[in-house]
Amino acid sequence: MSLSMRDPVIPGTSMAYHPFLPHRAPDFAMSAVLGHQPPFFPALTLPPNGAAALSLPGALAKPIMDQLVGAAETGIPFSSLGPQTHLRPLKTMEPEEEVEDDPKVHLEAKELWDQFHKRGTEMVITKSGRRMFPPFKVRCSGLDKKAKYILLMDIIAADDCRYKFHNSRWMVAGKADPEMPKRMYIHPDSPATGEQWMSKVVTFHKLKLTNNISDKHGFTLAFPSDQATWQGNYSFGTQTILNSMHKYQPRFHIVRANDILKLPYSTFRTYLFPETEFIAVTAYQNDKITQLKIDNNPFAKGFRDTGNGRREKRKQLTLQSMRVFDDRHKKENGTSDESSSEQASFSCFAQSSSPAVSTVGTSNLKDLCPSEGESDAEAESKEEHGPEACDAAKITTTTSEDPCRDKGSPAVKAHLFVAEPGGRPRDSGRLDKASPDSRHSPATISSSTRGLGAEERRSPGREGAAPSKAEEARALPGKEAFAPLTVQTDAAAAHLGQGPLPGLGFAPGLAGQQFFNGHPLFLHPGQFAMGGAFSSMAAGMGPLLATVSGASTGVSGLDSTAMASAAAAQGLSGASAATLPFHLQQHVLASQGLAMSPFGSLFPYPYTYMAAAAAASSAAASSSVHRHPFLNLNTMRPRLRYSPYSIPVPVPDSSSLLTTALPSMAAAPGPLDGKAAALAASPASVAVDSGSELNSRSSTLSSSSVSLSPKLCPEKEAATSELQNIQRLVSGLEAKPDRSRSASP
DNA sequence: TCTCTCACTTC
DNA sequence: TGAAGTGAGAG
Repeated sequence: MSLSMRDPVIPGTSMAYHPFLPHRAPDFAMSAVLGHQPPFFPALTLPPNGAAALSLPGALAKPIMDQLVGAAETGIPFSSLGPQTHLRPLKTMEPEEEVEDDPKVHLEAKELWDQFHKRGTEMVITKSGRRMFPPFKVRCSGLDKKAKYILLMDIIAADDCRYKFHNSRWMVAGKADPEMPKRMYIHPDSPATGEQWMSKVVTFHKLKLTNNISDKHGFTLAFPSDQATWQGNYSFGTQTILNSMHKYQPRFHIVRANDILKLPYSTFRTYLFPETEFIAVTAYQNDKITQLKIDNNPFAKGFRDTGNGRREKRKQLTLQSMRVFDDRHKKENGTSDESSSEQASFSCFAQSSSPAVSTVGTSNLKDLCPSEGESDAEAESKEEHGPEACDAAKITTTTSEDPCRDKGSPAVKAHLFVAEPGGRPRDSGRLDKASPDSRHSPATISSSTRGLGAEERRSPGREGAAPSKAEEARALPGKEAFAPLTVQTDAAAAHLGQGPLPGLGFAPGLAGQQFFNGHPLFLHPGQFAMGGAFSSMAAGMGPLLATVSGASTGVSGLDSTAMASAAAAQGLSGASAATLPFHLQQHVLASQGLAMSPFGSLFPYPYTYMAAAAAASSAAASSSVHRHPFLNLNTMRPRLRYSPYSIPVPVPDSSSLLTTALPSMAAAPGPLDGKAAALAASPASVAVDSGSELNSRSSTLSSSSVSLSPKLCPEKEAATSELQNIQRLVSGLEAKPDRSRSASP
């Protein structure tokens, strides 16, 4: 009954790229193709208590939530907006005419990031949430000044490994733990016009990292199930849940849409900056990183050597005691030991910036780090020889047993990839479609760092050229392998994933689960200006609001069965489950998903977007390749845009809502096919220059959605109209935006 | 490894 | 002024 089995636009595609799947970041080498990487797409998880959001600025973001709140306040329980409830799409939700834009993004404070990256960036995660430092900031250009955009950020696992800091370096310590529910963070100023975004540095410093799985700083919303391209739950939040000792890669997304509800139908342009990868820790492991943080983070000023902070005092005390000690033993030992516990630099990360891999992106730690079995001496030697030595070592150590290493270094992966001649149609499709678009290619992204942010400016490259006193005193001579970062060319630095992230095909069953386990969307608190509204909303939205308790709830609620079926439905046939990437398999096996029940066509949108989305997903399709999809990124077309929400997934039979909500879908296993032809010629499909196969699939997808088009539901239109009116009222009362906060250069 | 408290900082 | 963001360090 579901579209499932036959429908998948691209076999395995939606599964592989579904945003909510616990997918991993592609290797840097492939990151250039990030465009194919699906952003997690959202599943909104409403915070149990919206109060916290009330004080947030982000007036611009308010409209987004207002829309949701407005709907909730209309008194029309979303849960009642089933198939029988006819809503008319809000005018503002209608897709805008596509206007050419050529988004370019460049990472701010790149030098600072490079400094951290060379040493193996560590980000502390705490139960209450810790901010990232350096803060993730980007500058955008090439946007359509008039058009509105929603900017988002999420953090994905960089690989399938768990790490440990051993002998002054990060080493693979085994397979990664199950991924935490992911969320996507929406910049509080979203949506804003291109002009507004381009006029300032976009900063995501409010996003917090936590290891608290029961974190409540998120909320999930379920979207209508009758939307072929987007169904299920979307998680948003202000905190992202990470696993300690795991490596992550932040991603930045630009979505041309004027409200959050359009996200499912919009194209995601994804940008990945390898130098921003980091390992989550509950306590700093590498003293070098600690020192860098202290030297650059204003809030850690108290720990700096200079000044009269606690650190200074403590240091003085320590020195005093040490002097006494030294005086007592100096005569005996002859010299004092300068080498302290200060660890050597992080060769692994440093290597990732090595020239060898910079052209295609940085390598992963797993590729660079010596395996556990490697002798310490060897490791030391590498460090002493700097990056070059590391690179060499890296190349020669690709055969380790490490779970992560077997994936190979970028070079290795590339090799494997190439060696797979057309082995995978899906891959080829994506690759083919990934024709180079200089405009969007990483290379086109300006690598220059505009200058450090206020925080970074305080003491930016302090360590690069002149190590701090503390470092000098503590560092082991010759251990630091800070080779000059070779750079990340912009190309390497900003892997643009132009395309959007495929993946988001929210199929009811699949979608719901994926969202929970995968990547929910994070909404900035500012966007939750609904206070108690959320509660009522939650209560009234019913199915729409799948979860209110946070990601954990969502996760637990998922049904693995649904997942499996969804996977099957997704056309994994093209790629057997056995070929699924680690995270996928893991997900399939361990997922607990609850098929969120989508309900009627609450927000019927034109499906022209969907075709693109489908194409995107198809491009990203091959799950087996998702990790290195980018080898051919260079060939990707710039203009190629993918919608994150690729495939409409069949709704599990178990979902009563679904059945009612998706009459056409449920009834027809293959109604899509029939409509596919018609859609094939749609603008959307045309927009996607990917292979014909992809297009056709996309078309198919689109067709399905077409069949579900709201146009046919006058009642829904009326209901929507009412919601719209409420929204207008709410909007009219909006406070002036306070947008300076988050985007100050 | 992780959690919590502390002194210190920014805003 | 006080909320919130820091790493240190004890447990």
